[in-house]
Amino acid sequence: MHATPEEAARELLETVPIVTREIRFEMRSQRLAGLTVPQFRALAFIDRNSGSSLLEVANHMGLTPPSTSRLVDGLIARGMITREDHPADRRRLKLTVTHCGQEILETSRRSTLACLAKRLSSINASDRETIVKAMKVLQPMFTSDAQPRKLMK
Amino acid sequence: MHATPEEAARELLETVPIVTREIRFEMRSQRLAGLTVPQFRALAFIDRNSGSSLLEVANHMGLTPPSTSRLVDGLIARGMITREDHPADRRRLKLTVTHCGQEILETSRRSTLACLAKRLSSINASDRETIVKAMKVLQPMFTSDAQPRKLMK
DNA sequence: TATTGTTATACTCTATAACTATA
DNA sequence: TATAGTTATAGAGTATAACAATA
Repeated sequence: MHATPEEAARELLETVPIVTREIRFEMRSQRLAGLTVPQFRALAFIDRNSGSSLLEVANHMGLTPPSTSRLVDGLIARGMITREDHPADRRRLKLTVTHCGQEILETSRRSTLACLAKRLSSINASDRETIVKAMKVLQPMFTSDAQPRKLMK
Repeated sequence: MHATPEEAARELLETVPIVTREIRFEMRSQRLAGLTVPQFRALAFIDRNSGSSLLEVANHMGLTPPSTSRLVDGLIARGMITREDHPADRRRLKLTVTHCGQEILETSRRSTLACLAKRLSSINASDRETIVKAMKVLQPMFTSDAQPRKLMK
């Protein structure tokens, strides 16, 4: 069995957006928690990297600084993170997940995982293994610690 | 080798959003063509199902009718599809991809596939085969011909 | 009355351009 | 001057609620 790059590309392009929709919908549909995918990703990153600056978040997410600033505004407005000045360099921010933010993150993660796991329980373990393997191949291929990727018009 | 549903879910949740970002960025960065992922999907659907109604598009995409109406507005504004009344039932629309729309669709598809294929050419054929298999397992799992999925607040 | 679609409204995501504040 | 971040502005994605037109 072999697959050409073109064949694999076609399959990715057809399937990935569909799975994304499901993840997005499940995240948003949790009353109270209700995070969007970017909010979830930013919150998870700041949780793992407490005290991050705005640009660190932006680089991780592959977003521009203004987009990230907005995203962060939303998380602060909802009480999930705090924004302080960095003591050593007052230009930088020190972003921290609040207790409330951690709870929302955990709730959101658990219920999104549960939703996916439920779907995944309907197939056999070797197909699941195939999925796991595929994700492990894909992950590093698309994680170039995301350039801000300017669209330059 | 076996994988639990939870394990597979974690991998999906970690990797799928990253791949999505890449697809989205590549589509948008094509000057002129520059379709978003939903625009691309809608255009591709209408191309395959010429004369579709708005609700048929909405169901396929898993969107509400108003969201779909907006999406369609954008495609019409850019001359990629036409909107006519259905002769037999004047409530329904008859959506059709224009010649220009077909060209844009093809251009967009080709260059997005090329971008993905380029990345995928850096790994070996058996890893690509794993990806293809995984996508083929995932696709039907997440294609329930998408309910409009109301968020009901 | 049920079905098809649109308009009004509101958020979020995302970008570029122009700005402020600190180093 | 270079770096970190924000504000202004804009277009797309998406939803709910309320509506109009047709069957």
